[in-house]
Amino acid sequence: MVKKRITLKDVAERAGVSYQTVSKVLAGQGSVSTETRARIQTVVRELGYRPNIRARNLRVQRSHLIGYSWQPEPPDLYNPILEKFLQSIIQSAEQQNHHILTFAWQQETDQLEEYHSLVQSGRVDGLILSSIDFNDRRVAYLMDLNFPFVAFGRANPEWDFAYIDVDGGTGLRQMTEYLLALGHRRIAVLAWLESSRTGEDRLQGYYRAMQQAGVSYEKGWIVHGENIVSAGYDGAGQFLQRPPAERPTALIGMSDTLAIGAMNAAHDLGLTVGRDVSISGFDDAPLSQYLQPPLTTVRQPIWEVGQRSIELLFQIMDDSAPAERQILLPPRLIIRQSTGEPNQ
Amino acid sequence: MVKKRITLKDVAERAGVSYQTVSKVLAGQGSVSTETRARIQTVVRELGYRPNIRARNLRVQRSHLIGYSWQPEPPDLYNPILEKFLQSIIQSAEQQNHHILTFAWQQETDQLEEYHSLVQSGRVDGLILSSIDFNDRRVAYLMDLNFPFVAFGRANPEWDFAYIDVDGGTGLRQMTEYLLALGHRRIAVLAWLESSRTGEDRLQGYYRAMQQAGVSYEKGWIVHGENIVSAGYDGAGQFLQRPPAERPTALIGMSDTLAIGAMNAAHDLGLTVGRDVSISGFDDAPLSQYLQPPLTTVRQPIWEVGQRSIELLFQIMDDSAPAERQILLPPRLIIRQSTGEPNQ
DNA sequence: TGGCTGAAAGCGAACGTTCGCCCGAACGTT
DNA sequence: AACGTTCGGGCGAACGTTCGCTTTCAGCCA
Repeated sequence: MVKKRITLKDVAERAGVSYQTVSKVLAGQGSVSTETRARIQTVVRELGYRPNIRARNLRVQRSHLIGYSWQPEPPDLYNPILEKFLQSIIQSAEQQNHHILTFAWQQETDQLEEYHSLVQSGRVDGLILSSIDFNDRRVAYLMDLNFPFVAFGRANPEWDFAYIDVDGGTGLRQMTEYLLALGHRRIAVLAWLESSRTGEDRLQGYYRAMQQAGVSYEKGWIVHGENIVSAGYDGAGQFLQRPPAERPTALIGMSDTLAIGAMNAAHDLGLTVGRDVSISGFDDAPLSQYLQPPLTTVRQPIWEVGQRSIELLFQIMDDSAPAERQILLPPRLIIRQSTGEPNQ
Repeated sequence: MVKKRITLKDVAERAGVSYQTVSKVLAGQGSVSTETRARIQTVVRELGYRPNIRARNLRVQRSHLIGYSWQPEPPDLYNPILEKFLQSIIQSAEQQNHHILTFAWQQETDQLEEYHSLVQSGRVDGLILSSIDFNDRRVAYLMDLNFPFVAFGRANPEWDFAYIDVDGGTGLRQMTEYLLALGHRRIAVLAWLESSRTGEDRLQGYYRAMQQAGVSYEKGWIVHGENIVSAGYDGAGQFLQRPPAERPTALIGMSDTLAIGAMNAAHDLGLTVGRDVSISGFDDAPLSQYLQPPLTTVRQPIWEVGQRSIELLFQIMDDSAPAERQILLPPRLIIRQSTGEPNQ
């Protein structure tokens, strides 16, 4: 049996005051004499009183809870970025005395209905969304309702809502420029599906860098696929089996996951990564620096994305119209040994 | 402005009944005529009524929330096992209409005080704990309070509480037996700190296998360290720099993280993993199969651990005394190319 | 005709807070 | 002496449910 719950009334009775006075003391407001204040505080300690959060939530119409809506990966996959992001918002929220409530969201089954209840039932005070897609229905719905939320990632550019994102276009541009500077001319890309807003955004960086350097590129150097290791393996395989003279000398993966697939393909074809072919990734996943060879990649400031998302959400919930509602953070090029000068 | 909330009373007024009757209809209990029932349901849909969860929580004294207490890693580290575990409990809990509330727990700062409030304030109906240590104060406290919880991992064997764990001893025994069968005799272990209950438990499996095979082993073949890549690197470096005749032919890492460190050390010393030295891990982290060479390891049934933890917790919360309160799941040996017959 | 039964729906209370208002005493001012 | 102010603290209400009890009334039987 869990011990009986101690309420304000229990404390009040023992301290010989009304229970509302106890509430005042605990909230630190209203005028109460120093003696009664002290007396009440002693009793509170003696009894080990803790305010009942459920009752408070009902009364003040807040829950001190923040929802996090994301698309879960299948058990056998993993997404290092989203996992770090979750850690980051959890910790940031806790510093503000809030907690994170996680909500899985299946794009296919599309249970917007559940969203209705989630938001309107008062379970959470605000929402963080990730795995945003271009015409994300959650975003549209929340905007319509004027419910406080912040998205990690951009959607339809015509929509005006609060988001934080990493400027992947700039990241890929830097990577491309770096490879061009090393002397590479035939640079292929292992990209995501064309429906991915983030993916297309990053590709723009590649195009910009190539055009600015006056290097022509073929449509065929971009291969689209899912963000899984095997897609990287297959895509890289296609490129690397061509005759050396027309084979790309560098492969840019749109994620570390794709790059790992590419590294495995190169290895299986007897090519040495970093010498025979340069391979780069995007994310700087925890283990990427320990691969053989260590992976050149673009690091996302994921921890900062999480912190700023929470920060921004609190501003919105407080109604203090934030200065910036759309924040783009720059990523950083991390050069390791999986890239080098072209061999030929 | 968020739109005004619709309550039972709004529905009742429009349907021409008392609000308690509406509640009855929604709960599906009590006797209400078919006509009024239908009429109420129409109004509910028209108005888009959603019950206020905060009020319900107060009334029924439950929150439909489950707390998850774990020790966060520093931002630059990562623990693939715990991350999958979290995913798993989130999904399992959602299937039962509950959500997970995450609580960071710093062992050092030891704010048990916060635990008091967490539990006694009625924020959560039950708790899942991970990162358990031998004399875990959370466990002691919750047992004393008789609050429903399930731990992922074991603590002081004298304590009787509900836990789920993976039988790491058996895992390491299988691994050791497999290496012995390949012909290895000098088998070293990269272990965790001696204060780790889980670590010592796994080591027992190694001892058992070696003794049973009648193979003598030296105390010095076990090196203890933190669960980070560099500890694996350093530990392996010590072993592999010895003269070939007395150098271990196989290295067992107590985690994939340590094994990756060891693989890097071997590489830097010019040794080929799987031929010159066998290296194995523990966990089967998502990327381990894509390392060069792919890592032989012990797979933890982590998804199942999560599911069963939630299942067990619900049984405890329902007071239906569960058949088994202590569950040990067997891990599985995954053989890949980082291990092979000894070279000499 | 009187009384019993059961279905349908209403009513009051409670969950444990917070918040605004009111009241009385003490004190100071004109 | 009458009046205003301030301080300490009490009181009632409300947040939106659920739950159990009571009331009403129609139907039926003796």
